[in-house]
Amino acid sequence: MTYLNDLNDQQREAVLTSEGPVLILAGAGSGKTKTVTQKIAYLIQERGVSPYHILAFTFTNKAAQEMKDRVEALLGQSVQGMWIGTFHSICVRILRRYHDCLGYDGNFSIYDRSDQLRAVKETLKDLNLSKDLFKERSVLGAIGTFKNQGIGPEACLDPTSSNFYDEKIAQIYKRYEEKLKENNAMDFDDLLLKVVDLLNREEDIRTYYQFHFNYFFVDEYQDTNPIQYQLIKLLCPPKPNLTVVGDNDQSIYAWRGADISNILNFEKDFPEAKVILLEQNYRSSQNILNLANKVIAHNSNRKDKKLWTDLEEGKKVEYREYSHSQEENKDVVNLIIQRRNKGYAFSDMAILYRTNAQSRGFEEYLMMEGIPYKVVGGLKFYDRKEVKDLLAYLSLLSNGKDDLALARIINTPKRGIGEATLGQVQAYGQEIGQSIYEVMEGLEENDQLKIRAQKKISKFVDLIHLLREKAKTKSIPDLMETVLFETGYLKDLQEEDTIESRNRIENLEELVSAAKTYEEEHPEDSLEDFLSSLSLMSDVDKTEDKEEGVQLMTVHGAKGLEFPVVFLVGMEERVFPSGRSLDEDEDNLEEERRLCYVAITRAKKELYISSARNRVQYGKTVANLPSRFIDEMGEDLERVKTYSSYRMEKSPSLEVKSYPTSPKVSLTGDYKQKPKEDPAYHSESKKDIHVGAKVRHKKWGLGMVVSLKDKGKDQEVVVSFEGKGLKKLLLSYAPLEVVSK
DNA sequence: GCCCTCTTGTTCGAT
DNA sequence: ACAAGAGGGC
Repeated sequence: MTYLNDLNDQQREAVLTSEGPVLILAGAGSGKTKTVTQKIAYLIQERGVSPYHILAFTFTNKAAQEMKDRVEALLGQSVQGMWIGTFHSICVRILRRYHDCLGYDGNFSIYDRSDQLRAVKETLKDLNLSKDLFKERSVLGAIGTFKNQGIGPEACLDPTSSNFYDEKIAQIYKRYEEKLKENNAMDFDDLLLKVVDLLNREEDIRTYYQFHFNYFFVDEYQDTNPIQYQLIKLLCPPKPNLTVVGDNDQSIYAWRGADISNILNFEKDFPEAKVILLEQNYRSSQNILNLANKVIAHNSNRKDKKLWTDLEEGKKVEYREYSHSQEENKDVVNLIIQRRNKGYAFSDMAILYRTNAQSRGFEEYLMMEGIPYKVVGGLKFYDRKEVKDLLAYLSLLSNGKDDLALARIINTPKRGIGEATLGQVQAYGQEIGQSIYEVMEGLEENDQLKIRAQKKISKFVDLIHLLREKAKTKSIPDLMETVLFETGYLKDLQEEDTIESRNRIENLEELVSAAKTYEEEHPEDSLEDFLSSLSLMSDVDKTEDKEEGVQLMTVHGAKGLEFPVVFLVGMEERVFPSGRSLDEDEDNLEEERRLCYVAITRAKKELYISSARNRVQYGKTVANLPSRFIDEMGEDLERVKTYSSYRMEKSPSLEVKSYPTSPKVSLTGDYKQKPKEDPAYHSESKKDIHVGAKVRHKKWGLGMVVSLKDKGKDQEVVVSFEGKGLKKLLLSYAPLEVVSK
């Protein structure tokens, strides 16, 4: 194997240690993927291992694809049959095969976060719990935490120290699980949980897989959670040929249950484990690495590890402080143009930020300059209403028990079947153990349930029947078009004929063509396969890399990627590190610091860091100090004066006030105007309004003013009307006249 | 049941 | 700033 010569000593050792457990502690840019792919190629070519017996977990589908491609390139042959994918997609594969043992149908739906929130919401309604007391998000967070640790609804309550809230959470968890089961649906966590459950319970299946797979790989091991760890343990025989790769300094998913002790305890879990350290970095210049090392050294809970490189020192990392985020937006775009003129392609550059909402300002200026760019994640295509609607139709066609999907589209387009009707049917279905759609199907022959909208429901059932028939013969993209046509969905949008509706039609067309592409690539796959692969795609998976353009993404999204030029923006206290991490404990801050380390180590040649004193957030301007991470970088940072930093030095207090806070750019050219106040409403008599005054309202008749208070430019007046009760009105708009003082 | 308007929460990150 | 949800009128 001549290619082994490309490897350094540690990498080669990792490749050649083919038997037994191996932990590869791989620093950022240390050739981790290269090592793993060479190891797989080595196993197949030199050790005669069949790809069928290799199981590899990656973090994204894209990473899986890349690994597969690289192995094939090394071998010059296809490695079809190798099990490589994310934890979730591999679990789906197992579940589609053994769903029977879990009491699920093979066409189960997969619920994403927004589906989960809807399910929690319904659960709260079922249990009659106030959603002021039980916030959907925190309930879901609690359930997720249990699931990530493999704790079921029965086990989640500690009987010795439970309180009202914990008991209710346990109840909600239980009902939520039942609901998903009734809908023949699983959420993301379930995909792992159910497989663990299956393997725990069914010895045959466990033994089958333990014998089937001989070599195991886990990428990004520092980000595995307890349930993933259990899964690995269950699939592996006692002395596994298990190679895990990770970097404890890049653990950035504690918030979704990742347990850093998985990597720290690997040697304890597998006593014969060999640990190999990859510290030589092939990606970044020395200056960039120094900065990364310096920042991460401030963390206490870590294994010391220092990246070094043979590469040149490179350009110093630059830091710019702006007075306002808009200025940052603009200047970064200027820098991008400069870099481009120096010979970098736009696609060589990336803007990395802490939160998705920060992309907007950069997009505006990029667009203005006509620079191609791509936003990874954020406002997601697959989260758009019309996309979710069409997919909900497909889910319902595939899985008739999916009440959530049905509820989404039963009245879209309008069919005159509203909430009341739906509630009736659902309640009845609950009683007799049927899904909403099943009840609807049998409604005409049903004497017990009388529903006013029965005719409308029958029409809907006929429609679904028709579509199901078509689904049998048509390809997925054809089926989509049929759904859009037969339901009248497309017609409604066409008739609406607004900028928005045209946009929605375009999105639907894009979805149809995505289905076409999928079908070409996976000609054998069913509708269920298509739907699940859509739900399991990560943001990075969804972006095609062939297009040219500046990449915009969160630091989380940039994990595992690299760019010649990186702009790390918004380095401010309460932005990065995030406000919430500062309000909580030290562990959170350390995770933010690791995140910062990840961001820095994405850069190969040039890194530009920036912060803004003032930033528009939630629609208003807030002031923040530069991030503590900037201080921690110290001398290694070259502080470049900006126009505003120069001004700030001179008169910092003035500057904050003088910068215009109103957005000056509008890309559509349609500047929003505040509605002008109509002077006609300011009749003379209104000036006499005071608490206690008798007034007459056009609609409500006579009443008395109870209170009066300023609200912006307007005044809010509360009037008690005879027989009608209290009404809150805005003085300038309400058709009121004073009857007597 | 539908539509309009006002309120509320979002923005920490994501399979 | 913006979207989704709630609430009330029709």
